[in-house]
Amino acid sequence: MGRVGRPRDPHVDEAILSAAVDLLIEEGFARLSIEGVAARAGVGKATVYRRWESKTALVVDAIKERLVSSIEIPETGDFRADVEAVLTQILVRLRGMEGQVWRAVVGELVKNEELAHVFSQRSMASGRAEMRPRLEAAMERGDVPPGDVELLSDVGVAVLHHRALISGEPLDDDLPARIVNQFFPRETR
Amino acid sequence: MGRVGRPRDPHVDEAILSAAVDLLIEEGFARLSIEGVAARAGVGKATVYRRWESKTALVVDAIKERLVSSIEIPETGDFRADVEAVLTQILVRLRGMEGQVWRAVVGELVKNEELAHVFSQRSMASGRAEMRPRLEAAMERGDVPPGDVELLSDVGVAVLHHRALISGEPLDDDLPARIVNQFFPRETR
Amino acid sequence: MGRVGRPRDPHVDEAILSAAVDLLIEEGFARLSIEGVAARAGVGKATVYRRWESKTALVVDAIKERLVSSIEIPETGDFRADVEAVLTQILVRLRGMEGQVWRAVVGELVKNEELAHVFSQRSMASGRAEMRPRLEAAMERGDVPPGDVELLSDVGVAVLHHRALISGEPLDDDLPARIVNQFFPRETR
Amino acid sequence: MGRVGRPRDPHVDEAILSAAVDLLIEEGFARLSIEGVAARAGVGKATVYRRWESKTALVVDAIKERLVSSIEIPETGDFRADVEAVLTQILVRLRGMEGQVWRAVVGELVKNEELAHVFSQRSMASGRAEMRPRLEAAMERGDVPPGDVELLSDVGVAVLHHRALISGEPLDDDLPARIVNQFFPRETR
DNA sequence: ACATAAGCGAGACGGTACGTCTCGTCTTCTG
DNA sequence: CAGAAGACGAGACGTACCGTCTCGCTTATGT
Repeated sequence: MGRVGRPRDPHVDEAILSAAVDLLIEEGFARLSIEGVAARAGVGKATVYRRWESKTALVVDAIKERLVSSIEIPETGDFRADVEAVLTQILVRLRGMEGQVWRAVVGELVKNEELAHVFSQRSMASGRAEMRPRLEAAMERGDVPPGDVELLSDVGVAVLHHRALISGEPLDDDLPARIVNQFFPRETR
Repeated sequence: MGRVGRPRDPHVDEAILSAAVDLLIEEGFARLSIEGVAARAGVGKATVYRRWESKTALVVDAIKERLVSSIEIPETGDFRADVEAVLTQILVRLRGMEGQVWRAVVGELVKNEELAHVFSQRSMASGRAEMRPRLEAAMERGDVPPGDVELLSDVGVAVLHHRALISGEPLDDDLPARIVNQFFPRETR
Repeated sequence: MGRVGRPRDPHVDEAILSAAVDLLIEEGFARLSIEGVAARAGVGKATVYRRWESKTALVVDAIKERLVSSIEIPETGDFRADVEAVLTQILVRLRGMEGQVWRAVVGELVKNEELAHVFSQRSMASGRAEMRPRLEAAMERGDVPPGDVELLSDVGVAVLHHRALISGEPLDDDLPARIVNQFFPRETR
Repeated sequence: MGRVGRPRDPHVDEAILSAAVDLLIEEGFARLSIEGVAARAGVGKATVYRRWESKTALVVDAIKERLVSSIEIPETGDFRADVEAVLTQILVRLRGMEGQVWRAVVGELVKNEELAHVFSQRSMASGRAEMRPRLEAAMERGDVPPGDVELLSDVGVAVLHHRALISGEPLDDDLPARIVNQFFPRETR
């Protein structure tokens, strides 16, 4: 068979994603419209719909490309330090300029089951999946006490998100360290 | 001076809130419309807008009135059992039909700082405030090991919310028990 | 038997009519609302509805009281002069400040059969009824040539209204005189 | 350059105008709503507003397209017969089902000077312009007595409109003949 | 004199329609 | 044939008024 006709212009994907991120930051998720994204990107609406089937799908991709994937998971061999580093990166994002967007998106995650599902599969899960085996290894090495791996692999992120999004308690700089100390104590016995 | 004009009919508030909760459960937040709520309540749209300035405000009130305030905090003297009971109630709500609605509200909380504050003070915080002194007492008694009270008083709710709203992992029946066992272990040394 | 209860306050009628005329001039018929009239008059809506059953009825009364009844029909003995005087008064109103209102009302007359009927009965007809016998007398005296009395008793007003409201041709000062000369010529044979 | 984007569908204009005329006849001007027109035409409201900026503008166009332009001006050589024929056509329209609609438009004309101008130029004036030179010719030929051409070229229409729209007097079948006889008498001297 | 009953300002009520906005699809022309 | 432009059916948004209905007064009258 083979492709026929004009190939899709990759600059267009770029322009759409950038417009989406910009509007997400400026207007928030609720007030972002496909119409607005298309206009901002200098693109027809149909061109957007040709690539993403819904506002949700577009936003998920925009976030994934520009914000989530920017978190780096270090591997220093020191499990506790690695966890603290990851939590610090998340904390910075929840607190900083990108945090506004993050809030908007997570806020939407929460309302929108479909978005939550997709997002969780594509972005969150990857981080969790990477940390879990290291946690198990750390427990075996005796770096941290044994425990419920499933609970512990999420607890840090859970506490940060809960503070940022629900309880409204402050996100202090020392929070990652406190979390690590409380939930992954050095095995000193 | 005193009030003038016809007073607002409290039955109308009731009818609107009930219609909102019903539609929230049946249709979800996104597909709920003020138009639909008004029709369901047998009420004019203006009557809704006279009381709530937006869909968001209405839904938050509906939740607060009908769902959140129904959580009971037991006081059996057994701290670990009390925590598990509270977490179980929250879990049931997050999982049940009401959970859909809960998602909607928490999603809004995230965007609206003022709302988050009010909400957190009136419903979430009350639970936290009540549990914290008991946690401290339990630590002193040696029922649970000492630790970071601020982190520990939120960790259960944080984990439940994170699973329900963000990570999408299942809310199993044994989750409250696992949380208590992991984070508030019986002091067996 | 007799009336019981508080009697209606005549100042209220005044206030409502004045408010109605003012708003008619400022906003026109279409944009005049009972709500606005009541507010302007410092009166409850029910008080307006107690006196007039519709916007139409109120406006008809307002016009009748304040605008139409101000046309004077002179009786000098000179039929042609009398006609010219009446036409001049109408022309001035159609052209002047009150003309705006007049346009609005006649515009409404035209759309609103009920209003047209009432209005025609109450205000227009009276002028016509008064002029017709004089026209007949003038014909008998030979002041004007004989002709179709029914047509002739309306033709002047008809031409003025047609120019003002439909054809848009100018309402010149000499129009009443031209009308009289053309349709009621001095019997010079 | 040329037009871009999807062109407007002329069938849609047709459907909207037809729906407007139908509803105008069935419900009258006051009870006609854009919402109703759109529904009847099987069209979104925005599609109506894309073409006409108000109910008024739509109705005027509907009338112009469907009713006004349908008047034929005959040319038999007999001036008096031609005038009577035109007046009869107008009378039929003012009296028939279309007359309701006619009232609606003329009512709007009256308020909207710009509209009145356009309307008068495009539809009314064309008739007047065509009849005036014939009137002058007829006067020269001695078919009708000399007189004020400007007044006489409008007087028939003026009388019909006045009866139909303002005074409410009946529009009898013999009215055109009576008008011709009174205002354009056969020159028998 | 004082209950009775209507008038009154205020404004809530169930509705209808407004004119605007965005959705996701569709059609046309241009490159 | 992709892409931009934008028309399209659909339907919710929040506003403005409609005409009716309470409220808590205020004002006469008629017993």
